[in-house]
Amino acid sequence: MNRHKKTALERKEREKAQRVENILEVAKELFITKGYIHTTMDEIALESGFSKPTLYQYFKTKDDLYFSLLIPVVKDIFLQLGEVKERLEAEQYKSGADFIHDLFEHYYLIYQNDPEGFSILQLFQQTGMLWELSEELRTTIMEGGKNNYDATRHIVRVAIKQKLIKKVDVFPFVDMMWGGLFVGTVQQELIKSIRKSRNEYLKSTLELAEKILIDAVAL
Amino acid sequence: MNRHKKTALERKEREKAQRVENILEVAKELFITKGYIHTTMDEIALESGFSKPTLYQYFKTKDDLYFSLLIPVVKDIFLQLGEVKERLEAEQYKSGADFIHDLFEHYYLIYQNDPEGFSILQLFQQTGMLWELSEELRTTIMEGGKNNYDATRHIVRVAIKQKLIKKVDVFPFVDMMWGGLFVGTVQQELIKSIRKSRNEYLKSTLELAEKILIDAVAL
Amino acid sequence: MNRHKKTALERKEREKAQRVENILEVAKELFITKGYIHTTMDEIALESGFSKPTLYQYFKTKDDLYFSLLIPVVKDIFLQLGEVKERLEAEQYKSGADFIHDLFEHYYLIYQNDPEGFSILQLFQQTGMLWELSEELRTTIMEGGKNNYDATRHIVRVAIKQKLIKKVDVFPFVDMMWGGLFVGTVQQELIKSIRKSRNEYLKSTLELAEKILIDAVAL
Amino acid sequence: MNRHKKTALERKEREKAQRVENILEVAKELFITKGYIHTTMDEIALESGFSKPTLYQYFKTKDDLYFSLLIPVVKDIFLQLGEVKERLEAEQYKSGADFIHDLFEHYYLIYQNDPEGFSILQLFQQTGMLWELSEELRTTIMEGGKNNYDATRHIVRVAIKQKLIKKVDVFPFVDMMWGGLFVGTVQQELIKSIRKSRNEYLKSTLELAEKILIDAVAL
DNA sequence: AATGAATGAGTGTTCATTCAT
DNA sequence: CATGAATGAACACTCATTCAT
Repeated sequence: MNRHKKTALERKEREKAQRVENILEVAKELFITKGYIHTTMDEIALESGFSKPTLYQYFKTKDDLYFSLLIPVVKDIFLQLGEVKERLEAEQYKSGADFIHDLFEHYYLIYQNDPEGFSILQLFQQTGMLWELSEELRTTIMEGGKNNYDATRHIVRVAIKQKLIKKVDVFPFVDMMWGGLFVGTVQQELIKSIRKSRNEYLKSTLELAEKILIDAVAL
Repeated sequence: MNRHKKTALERKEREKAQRVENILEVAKELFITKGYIHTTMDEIALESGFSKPTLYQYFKTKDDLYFSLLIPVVKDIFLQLGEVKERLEAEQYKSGADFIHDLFEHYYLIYQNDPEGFSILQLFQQTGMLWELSEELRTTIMEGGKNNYDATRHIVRVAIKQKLIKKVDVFPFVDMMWGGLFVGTVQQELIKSIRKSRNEYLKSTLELAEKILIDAVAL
Repeated sequence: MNRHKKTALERKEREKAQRVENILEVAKELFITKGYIHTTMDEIALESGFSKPTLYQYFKTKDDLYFSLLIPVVKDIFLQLGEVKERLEAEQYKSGADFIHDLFEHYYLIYQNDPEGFSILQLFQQTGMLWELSEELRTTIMEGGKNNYDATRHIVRVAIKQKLIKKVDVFPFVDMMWGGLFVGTVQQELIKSIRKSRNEYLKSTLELAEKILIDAVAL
Repeated sequence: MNRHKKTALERKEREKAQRVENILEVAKELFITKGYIHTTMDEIALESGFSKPTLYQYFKTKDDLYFSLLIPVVKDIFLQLGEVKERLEAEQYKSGADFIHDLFEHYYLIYQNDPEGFSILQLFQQTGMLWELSEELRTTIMEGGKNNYDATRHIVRVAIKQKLIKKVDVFPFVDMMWGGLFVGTVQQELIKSIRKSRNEYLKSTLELAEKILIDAVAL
């Protein structure tokens, strides 16, 4: 392959990526404001400026499009947890409070990096019951979720070993910390702030959660 | 009005309530197993033994029928919180641990009395504005939600006054405790247990949450 | 049959007639404002304060109810024309102008005695094509219409014989005078006045029609 | 744009228009023979060889499809009146009789070019507000109706100025002439001829109406 | 006689998805 | 690659009408 062709190909790739990005952005907006059921492919096509068949070129089905929105979030969760894990393994945390604080900071980053995506992820989990997913998609999402749990558990185990926090039963502890304290709190605050432009209480509620946790388990 | 007529009227009322109960039961079963989208009014009619128009006599729309499932939950929340409030006002709690434990017990009862209804309630709170409900039903649910928060805040304030728990900022505290620790945890555990018949970890995760809370704020 | 029973029966008859009158009034209002298609039996029941089965006790079908509204008008047309006929046969008209004027006065009375009924009669004739009538009903209405035409033709023939008006071909003449000049004009003015409370131009337009006719055929 | 593309676009337009034409033809046939109520969209789809969603691509609702049938009529009215106006302005009429005769001829053409459409137009004017039409269609029809009156009034005014007819009050005169003598007569004759294939008396009745008018107002 | 409750039989409309160009 | 046009398959919802009491 000569240089020209290569460049042309690259440009095409970039353009394609750009188009996909565009569609996803429009779709995200619509799914959040109108919900999965009430968002039609016609609308997405109209708003994105592409024709419906073009949409189907990039996304096999409506579900596919929807779940494509979740993937970046799932990846980011993995990334953020990876950072905590690295610091932990480098023994950079001075205290349990320090560790928990940093963990929550990274949790918060996940939300902040893509609040809408985060929201959709939760929405999916809450409304998963509303439809029948193809086995494949369900598995993908679930695996993603499982990985995050596994990673967090690993982190907690190491923290215990390093005597940063009390010895706890990691399974329920992680469920409670991630699913309850973090995700649950974010959800509630989001619900309450649907009407307001941005939630002002989220950060402080999360800080309270963090404090509670430190009081309870930090050594 | 003579005795006969009165009795006849009462019987009619009872029978009507019974019919509604029947329909709701069938609908719940279907909604849970097949999901909202894939459950049709035809099916509900068929399974419940009533004709479709009869369904529409009792429920204005499909949405209306769906969300009618959570009226008992809203009522139950009110009831359970009422009990805690009574005990608190009768100064029956010996310690903060005692109080928090009982509060969580009652929270758990709400879930246990109608796990599916509880789940649908959460869904509604996330997506409530999208559905076409009769104003009446919508108001009932909304009011219910608001009441729960108000009631819980009241309870926490009293508990603080009675020196059962530390002085905390009640708004974020209640958000975190109810929305995060309780609802959030339940949701996450439910998600993880979609495939399994019943969740075996929920209870222990909630117990951990309770313990954390006690460690952090009980006096 | 003794006197008491007779009286009781009479009262029942009266009450029944009253009820029927009530229903018809409500139905008339609804049919006019919403049209046949958009008026439901439920609405008529609700507005009249009777239950649907009671409606069906008095009127076999929705069509039946609708067409019951036309009968008084058809009868009135017959009556008014009868009066003109009598005067004519008593040779009470001094001139063609006198005759035509009186005929139009009686025409106008038909409308004025029951504007809504008149309107519905026309509406039926215009929208007859919208539905399939039972043979029976169609015949009834049509016969009524036919009688009126026959009567008017008879009148015109006599008027010609009395040299009140020019010799004209009675068939098209009556069609034009009744169907065109009178009914047609009323219709158009009604259409134009749907929004206004009452039509102010109707009378003057009809007077113009009358004048035209006098100029053209009165002797 | 090169010639090929242009031709392709033109062909597409033509084909689309053709499709719409096809659907309208089938629909008209059905609406006339079975009535509005008893004609279903399924039938129209079946008979026209298109699928139901395709129908809905061209016509927003059933009402929309129905009343689209009268667009040609509205256009034709405009055309016919335009011709009379032109001749009048070119002072081609020798006498009032000549003018009125020609006006009625053009009136009759409107009817003859599309008798069913004409009939539906009258129905619409009586019940227009009840139907769910696209704003566009509704405006087109309404405007059409208004234009006809305006145009006819203009014509009459010019005719008076040219001393072709007596000085009359144009508003009621036009109401009577168009709405009464013409439309009214046509309607009545149509009603009387529902059973017969074609109305044989219409033409002669209209000729009589024309004569009457000439006798009354021609100079 | 009157009615609360019930229903058979449609009907218009939608939407994700795919050809043909 | 992009799209205008088309559609199969459903589905929520309605309404005139009738039982059972």
